[in-house]
Amino acid sequence: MSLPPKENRRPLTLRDVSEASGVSEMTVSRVLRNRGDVSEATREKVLQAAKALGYVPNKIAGALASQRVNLVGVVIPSLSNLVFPEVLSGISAELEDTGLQPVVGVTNYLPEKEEAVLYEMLSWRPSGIIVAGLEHTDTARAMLENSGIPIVEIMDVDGTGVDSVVGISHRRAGLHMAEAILKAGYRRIGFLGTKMPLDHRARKRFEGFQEGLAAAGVQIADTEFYSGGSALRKGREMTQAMLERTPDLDFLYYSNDMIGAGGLLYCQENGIDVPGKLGLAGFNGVDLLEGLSMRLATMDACRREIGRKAAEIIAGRPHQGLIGGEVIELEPVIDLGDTIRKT
Amino acid sequence: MSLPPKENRRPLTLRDVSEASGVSEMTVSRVLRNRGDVSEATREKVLQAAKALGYVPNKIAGALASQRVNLVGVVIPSLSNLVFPEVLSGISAELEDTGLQPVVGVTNYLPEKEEAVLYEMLSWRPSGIIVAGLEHTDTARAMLENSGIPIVEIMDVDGTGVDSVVGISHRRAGLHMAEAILKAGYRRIGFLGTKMPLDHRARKRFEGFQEGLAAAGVQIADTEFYSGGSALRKGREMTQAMLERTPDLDFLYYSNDMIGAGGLLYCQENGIDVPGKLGLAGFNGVDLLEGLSMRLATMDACRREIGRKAAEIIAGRPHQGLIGGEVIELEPVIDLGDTIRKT
DNA sequence: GCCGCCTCCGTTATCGCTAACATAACGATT
DNA sequence: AATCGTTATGTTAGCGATAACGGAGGCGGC
Repeated sequence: MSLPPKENRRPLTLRDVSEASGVSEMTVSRVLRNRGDVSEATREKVLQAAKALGYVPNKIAGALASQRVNLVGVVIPSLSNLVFPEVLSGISAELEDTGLQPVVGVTNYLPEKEEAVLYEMLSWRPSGIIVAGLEHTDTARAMLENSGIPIVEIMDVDGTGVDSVVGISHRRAGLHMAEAILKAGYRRIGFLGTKMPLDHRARKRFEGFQEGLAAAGVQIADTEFYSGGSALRKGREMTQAMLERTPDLDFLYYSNDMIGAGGLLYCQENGIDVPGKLGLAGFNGVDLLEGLSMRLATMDACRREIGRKAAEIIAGRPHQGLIGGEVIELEPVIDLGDTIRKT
Repeated sequence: MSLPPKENRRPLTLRDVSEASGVSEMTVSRVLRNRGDVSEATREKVLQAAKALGYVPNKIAGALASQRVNLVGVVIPSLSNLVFPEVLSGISAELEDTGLQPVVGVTNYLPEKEEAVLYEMLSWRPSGIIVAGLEHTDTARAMLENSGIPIVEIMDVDGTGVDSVVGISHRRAGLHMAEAILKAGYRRIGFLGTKMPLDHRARKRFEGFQEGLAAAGVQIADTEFYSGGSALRKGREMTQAMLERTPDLDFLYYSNDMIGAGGLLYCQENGIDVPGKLGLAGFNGVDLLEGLSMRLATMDACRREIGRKAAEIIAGRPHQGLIGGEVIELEPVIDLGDTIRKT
């Protein structure tokens, strides 16, 4: 089995394998895809030849010929947000033995970037697209609608989707947290969040939160927004700033757990009585933080579950008729942790 | 511009655009790729037709015909490790305007999974592969060698690579940390790390660390390994366990910053004098932790820089001759933070 | 007026594989 | 022995784009 010198070797094709094993290209193709009837004898022969040559099939040609691509596009705003890798992990797990493979694109929360990423992905004709959020440019939305493949918009259900939707209502999540806070007796409430106007889910939580307070005649007493930098430190800094500016606050609601944890650390170090004098809550339920001495109140965003369900829709679509348009709303559960006083 | 009903519409091709705009397919192709001479008039005409139809090029066909694929495979062990998203971000940034696009594959630290992921990726004939680590199965290594595309192995330079290599010496990183610790006067040293036998880089750091201690006649006094779970909490738990078992330790070296942070929190809460009575150090320099009240001693693993350089090699290869085989060793800098006493 | 040289655009032949159909070989069935 | 069904393999015709080359038309120089 002597291979030609590495330098001037042209790429291997099915033909090489077929010649090496004395059968037709079609038979080799069948063996390598485990499709159609092939006798055990030739199967062995072919596999051996393929291995000896080090042949790797060319999926580009295969996909073109079969009009089938085993890729699923996953478009998310960021990889550093912690939340998205978890969603991804749910997707991967569900796709594990379906033969489908996720391909990730990152948008940095920029609509135009999202549009570009979607264009690029669609040009590979994937079996489906999973995209975070319901807000897209008009062009992007049109592309998705015309693509002819299953689309699943994830994370958020407050709005209308292109096709299927899997997520939670961030508006109601904010609202429920407001209710829980009020129920615990807190009244002077501050909000700390990200400045990003393009994080629609954080915005919706904020709006729902305000709405929940308003229903009880309570208004947010102070707000503070940040952008960029280490979330933990920002949480610490913002907390300090807010407490100095508005010392009579009795609750701080953070738009994510990371800045909430920063705030918690600040309070602990400065001997502030949590949750007695000051209550705290975040959002997401990241288990990265499980190691803190006090468990921050939070709300699980069902991240893995969202990933799973979305992948399930894409993977299942070919089988169970191509109806599409499902909307799956998950219910985030509130976890009072140790930073909201029990009533 | 009336489109047929969405239901029974077959996928658009170049031909549709060419008919709609009254030129040949080739001309449309040229316009959409900005290649070759096309008059401004026809260019406009074609773009307008493409847009009106909502045409998205089929890169599968394009790639097959041109034998060029604008994808770069990136194979990493995990996305939850924090380190890898950062490497990825470096890669993305560098690839930004080269027309190349990263495609991520995750191996969960399993060699067989890595092999499978590489096989899958190579079957798409990417322009290059960036893969974490120097340790691969024989088959995987053979595939990479035979692929005929640029390969960059990243993170680690302690070993021999298939083609190019960009990383740091984890062995020397461990060794230097040992020296710094000894120099500060600590002698009773414990090591806390991950149990994963497949995290070769952690292992190499550990070995280098032991070597560094041994050079001064010091041996590790105690070790503790974990697997799975919240790193922060594990760090806390392991620290407690170790200090109870071996109370006379004066230094704890953690194999990553996250468990180190857990240990630091434990010490702070339990009134242990850091760095006076007990010194601490981690590894990686994750800025997620910047918000802690005390800065953990650590060593920057040059993650973004590694990503950048690797991407640079892949992107640059076509231009500057196809020599290949570069080895770029970056120098991690030690950051004593606040948890090693200054001499 | 002929030639050459642009500029712009079309024609033809792949790229490597697979769907769909065709065929061969062989035993079982009647 | 003719017929049929099965199983195992081969043949043909694309899939939708691009590379490479070719040709038409316009313009200037001699």
